Amino acid sequence: MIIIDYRDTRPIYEQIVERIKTLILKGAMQPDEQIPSVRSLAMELSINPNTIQKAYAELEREGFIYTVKGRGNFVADDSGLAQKRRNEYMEQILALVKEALEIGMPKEQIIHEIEAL
Amino acid sequence: MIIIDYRDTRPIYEQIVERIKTLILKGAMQPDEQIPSVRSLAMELSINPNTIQKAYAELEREGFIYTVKGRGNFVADDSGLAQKRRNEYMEQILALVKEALEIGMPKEQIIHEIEAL
DNA sequence: CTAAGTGTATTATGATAAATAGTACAGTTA
DNA sequence: TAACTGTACTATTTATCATAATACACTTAG
Repeated sequence: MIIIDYRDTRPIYEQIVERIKTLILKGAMQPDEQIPSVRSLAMELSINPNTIQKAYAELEREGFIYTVKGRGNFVADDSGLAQKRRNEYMEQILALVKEALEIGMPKEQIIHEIEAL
Repeated sequence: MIIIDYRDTRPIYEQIVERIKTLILKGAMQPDEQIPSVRSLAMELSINPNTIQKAYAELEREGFIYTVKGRGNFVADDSGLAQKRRNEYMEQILALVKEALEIGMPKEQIIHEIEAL
């Protein structure tokens, strides 16, 4: 479900945040579904509970999950979230495309390769 | 010419590398044109010369500039480089597009927005 | 009620990368 | 020769990440 890549330069907690975001937005986790507890996920991944805690705090801050003290963490209602996330991706894609165009990449090639996906 | 964003999580030397790459590939700097010396650019940006040195060493390693001891750093001939760089961009773009498609972004919208650039 | 599970907070420690500071040396050029 | 260049080296500081070890409050199954 969650895999940590130690060759990745990004910190562990960030990899976990990204992974869970994707799982939620792809629909692999349903709203109000409980996600693994801080301690159990730490045990499963053989990392420190504080690292999981940091990831979950960030996910809650961004509205992807909600926390109930004493009970656990749950997937938030995704209304609006998915759209917001898609907009973030669109911005990143357009920024990259702009730079690519500036150094002479043909727009047709970009479109063609995307269509071929 | 070069601006450092201290809110950026990326290290300073990396921002400088990226910035100079872009300037070269956009044609803002011509082959064999001299770029600022390690010390002068450090002075201008109010950062340590060692940081500039690190950026320049990386740029030389990747073939974007060449160094003449005692004289300075110069823009390299860009044959091949631009194509290589465009391929890097294409990979990044396709990776992002894949993720966007996975969370439900319509491919038509992506293509449409790129065409509108 | 109790025990075992939750989240949360705190402090200390180690590891690493990034950046700074200072100095030194060698090559180039006006 | 003086004033530029690049390069190399060591030491230090700073910030982030991760770990370690507790402690406390809340919830729930028994």
